[in-house]
Amino acid sequence: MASADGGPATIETIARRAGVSIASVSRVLNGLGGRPDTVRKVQAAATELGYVPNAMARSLRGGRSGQIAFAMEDIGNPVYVAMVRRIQAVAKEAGYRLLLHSTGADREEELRALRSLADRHTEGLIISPIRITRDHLDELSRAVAPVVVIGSLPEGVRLDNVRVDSRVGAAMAVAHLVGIGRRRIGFLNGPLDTVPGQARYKGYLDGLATAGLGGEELVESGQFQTDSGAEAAKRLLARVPDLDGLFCANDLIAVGALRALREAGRRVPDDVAVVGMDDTELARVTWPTLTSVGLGSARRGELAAELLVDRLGEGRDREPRWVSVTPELVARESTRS
Amino acid sequence: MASADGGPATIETIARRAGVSIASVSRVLNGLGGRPDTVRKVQAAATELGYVPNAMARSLRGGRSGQIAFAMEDIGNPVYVAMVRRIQAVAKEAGYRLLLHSTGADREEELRALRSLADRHTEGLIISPIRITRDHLDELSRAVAPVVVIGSLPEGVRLDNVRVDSRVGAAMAVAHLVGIGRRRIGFLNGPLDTVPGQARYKGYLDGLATAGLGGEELVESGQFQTDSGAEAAKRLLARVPDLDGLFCANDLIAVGALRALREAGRRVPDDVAVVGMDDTELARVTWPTLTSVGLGSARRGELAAELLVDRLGEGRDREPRWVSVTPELVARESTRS
DNA sequence: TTGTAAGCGTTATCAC
DNA sequence: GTGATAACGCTTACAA
Repeated sequence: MASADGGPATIETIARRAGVSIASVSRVLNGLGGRPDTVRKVQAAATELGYVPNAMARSLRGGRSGQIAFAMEDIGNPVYVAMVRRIQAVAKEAGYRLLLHSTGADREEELRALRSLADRHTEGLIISPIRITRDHLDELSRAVAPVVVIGSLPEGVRLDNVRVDSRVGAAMAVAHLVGIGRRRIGFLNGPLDTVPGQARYKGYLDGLATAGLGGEELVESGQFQTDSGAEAAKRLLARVPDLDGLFCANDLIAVGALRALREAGRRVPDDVAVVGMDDTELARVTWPTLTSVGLGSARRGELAAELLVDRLGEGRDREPRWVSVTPELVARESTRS
Repeated sequence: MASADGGPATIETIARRAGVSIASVSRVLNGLGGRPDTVRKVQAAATELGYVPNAMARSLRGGRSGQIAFAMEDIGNPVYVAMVRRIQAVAKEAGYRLLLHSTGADREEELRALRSLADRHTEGLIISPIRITRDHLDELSRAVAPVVVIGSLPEGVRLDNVRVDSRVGAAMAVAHLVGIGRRRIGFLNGPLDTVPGQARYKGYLDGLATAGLGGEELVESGQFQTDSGAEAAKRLLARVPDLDGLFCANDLIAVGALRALREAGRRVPDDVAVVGMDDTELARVTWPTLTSVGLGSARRGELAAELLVDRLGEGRDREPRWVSVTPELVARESTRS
């Protein structure tokens, strides 16, 4: 039962129909009372006309759009689905709608998402960039609306931030492999010029050093993706035939590695034990199931959402807060001796 | 270099700074010319103030927000990542930003997404509902902005629509299993009260009938999800110990079934051959890799986006268009004899 | 309780 | 070319 006459119903249409002023319509529609009679007439008219408030006009006036956004790198990476689920729950709870941007690891797209804060479509943004450039920091510092960053930020950046020490997590992975007797432990990394790529590489070295296995670095780098992981695994196997342990910088890479190992005729975990990172749903789906270092993605999403919601309300002027989450290794078949 | 004084810069701030009128500012900023001198002054002021147009005000006036949305059921289902990728590409090409809603199979959320069209945040919507209720159709018919539905619609609904005959696809799956000599062919379905659940069930029956295998229906239903698939597989195995073929209504279910079969000590494909549906990235990741009936999800996303973009521009008043995509079976290890 | 009117930041239509 | 000014749909003093 949409309005027949030109365009959707506005408060003015309703006002005419109900024989009251637009102010009364606005008040009734916002639950600010009025004479029972008035209320009834307005509500009737609104329903008949199928009225929906024009959110543009509303937020132009009041400054609220009721929307927050999450910008992730790749919608295809399951680590983000855990985050999104929790962010969405918290956002909904607080009365915000969640919009998702998939930036595709495209720096320009990320910057665009940041700048778009200024256009008032969203009141705040959670962003999880894998590279943090000078441009990012500039844009971040001039962002017009609150931003929460998931991921490690350089010292001194005054921004709400949820982090996890994936360097420690990587070292845990190596320690676990050492613990089951592996000595020739390789590492399949993502791009070295990313924040997680750096951290996980250092963690891998830490792990080797702790075990007294330093010296030779059995590392291949690629993208944080399955196919890239498979290729990297092939390269590493060719170079290091006696590999007996393999740490992968995320589960996607690990899945690719499992495929490559199978194709190369290596048994997992008997010949090569494998550890992934992120502990995504994928880890329970592969065969053998994948040991993986969880980085609390659901929890990080939740914390980030809470920080943002808080800053959008009560905590408008509080100091930036940095919270962190602890890595946790989940052992599964791929490292079972 | 954000404006120091209250709030972000507006055209008025710029006007004062440049010593011109707001009309001139607007013209310059929209590339409508002006005296070189004026242009220079305005641009300088805009840059210095870090001006970003207020999209709310702009679309309140002009009615364009430059955004379209895609509402999917579950961000965790990889069938949607293929869709999203293509939709995003087409949208970007046409100058739209893509917003994602994950409705969580929640009917209310879906309806909310539809209604939210009226609030002018998005100019159009692509929606892929798995249930189509009376309420959906009502809401769809009164939608204030263009909607494209991915999925089968009842006859007579006047809406742009991209479909795929998954009934035929399901029959193809059964035929394939029959073709490799399987006779006791089970079916793990999603909820029967969904559109895909219905279609795939009928296709399964078609396939059995064609092969002269009618009579007994070896069917278990659950959700379109991994864990649910694993449980359904267990139930079916308990009931039908001599099962030798298994068709799963989507890849998520199939992944769960593979796990259950492994735990039950059945070899795939030797003891039980398995076929999934949707041909998602998961199918290449499992072991054995999964034969799956592709439903052209990337292509469907692309077509839907093209329909929407067209209707938002040239095709404003054209007749609703129904386009369809053909299922295609991709054979992999899980049915290799 | 209700209505009038100002204002949110734009764009577009006028005169000048 | 440029500058007032109206309009988009809404919320909210303020006045009646």
